[in-house]
Amino acid sequence: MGAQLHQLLREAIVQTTLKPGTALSETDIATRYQVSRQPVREAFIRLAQEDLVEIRPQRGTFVRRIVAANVLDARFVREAVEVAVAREAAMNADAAAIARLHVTLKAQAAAHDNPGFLSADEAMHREIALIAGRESAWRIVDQVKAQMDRVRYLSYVDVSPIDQLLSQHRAIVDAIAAHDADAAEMAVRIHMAEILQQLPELARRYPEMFETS
Amino acid sequence: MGAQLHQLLREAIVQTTLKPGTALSETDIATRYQVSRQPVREAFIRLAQEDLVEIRPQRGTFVRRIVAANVLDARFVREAVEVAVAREAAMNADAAAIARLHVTLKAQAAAHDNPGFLSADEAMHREIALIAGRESAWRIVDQVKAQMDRVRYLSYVDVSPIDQLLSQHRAIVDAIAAHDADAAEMAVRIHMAEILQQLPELARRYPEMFETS
DNA sequence: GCTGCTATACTACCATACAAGCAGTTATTG
DNA sequence: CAATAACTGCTTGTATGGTAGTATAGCAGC
Repeated sequence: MGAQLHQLLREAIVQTTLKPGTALSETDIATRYQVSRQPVREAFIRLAQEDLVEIRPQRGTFVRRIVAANVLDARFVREAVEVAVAREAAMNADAAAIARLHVTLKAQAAAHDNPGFLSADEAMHREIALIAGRESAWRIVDQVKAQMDRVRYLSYVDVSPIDQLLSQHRAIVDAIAAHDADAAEMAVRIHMAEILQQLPELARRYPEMFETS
Repeated sequence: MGAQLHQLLREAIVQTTLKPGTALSETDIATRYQVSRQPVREAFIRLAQEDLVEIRPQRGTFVRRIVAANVLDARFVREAVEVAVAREAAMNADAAAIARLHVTLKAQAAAHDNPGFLSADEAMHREIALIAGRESAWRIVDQVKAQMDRVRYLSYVDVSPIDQLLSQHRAIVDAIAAHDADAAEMAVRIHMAEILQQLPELARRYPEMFETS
């Protein structure tokens, strides 16, 4: 149950269903999900290690506010890793792998609603990491990604231009299919720059969700 | 107490004081450190999330064996991130920063025993990340590094040539001091390739510490 | 001698009770 | 009236008992 709770809460936080700054009480969550405090507590510990909540002893547990510097660092790490991953994928990709990538592209084009697109998005990036043979490297990206995704879910109603993201994805896949590592690197870097444009605007619009420090 | 326990056990595992494959019992650790089982359990959860132990429900908790693929992926991630960090550090470094790097170099040269060198090593890499203004990016590297450090501690008795590592460090610092990003990148890549040479030899020598899968 | 069952001794997991600390409010006192 | 002290309601932290599952050693039966 503890692991499931962690998964549930994690999703809720990343999707900003649980808004940054919200107080999470162990007993509250426990009664809500009909379990004791212990599994909840353990879920909190996991979330704290992912920097999604902050446990302040004897005071409370709070959904971490978004810290712009952390989001930028997450982006930085993700760019570095995904660039390297894409280069390796470009070297390794065989016909079957390229076919799988095209499938995820189709799925993205089909799912025009935002939540669907985001999961297809995630699936594609993950697939690229698997093609590169870097499964456990993807676990790191996935962890870091959470900080960025919270921002994306803030903006998903209005800002993000899906067509643009989709064409960026196409560029990445094309480069990998052409076994062109340099082109893949460039395509990933362009793609990773996307969030940089949204962040300042969002910090201005939702100040209560950001850490002012 | 839970957090302290986590720190203690983490160190013991990374330094292979607790050998890969060892069974860790909640009650054992609890009685040994004079606490109840709960804090121990919470420490285990943290360690599991860092992939340092494996909790098998109703069976036991075990120090994870070293998986060569995971070490290689950790190295891969670390190289990607530290290359990017070093490039930024080369851009940002001012006189004071360069002076701090020289201090850590001196500390490394002074501490000729292995444990001392490793902590000075860590301090230098951390300092570079701070100079680059990527503090939270370093947290990721630090986490990933644990998988590599376990291997380094296996080899610290005999294999690792400290003088060689030190000269590699000097190359990195020189490149940063010269504000030469390309040189910094090259120096870091060379440095990160070091562990690649040790890994196969160690897997052969200590097979019981490695996962055969 | 070999196979299969059973008792037992472990394990992690969950629930519950108690302890300790912080904060805001209320009562008390100078 | 003001300042302070105690009180009350919250929080996380820790300890402990009971549960369910697994692995193993030993015995029974073939």
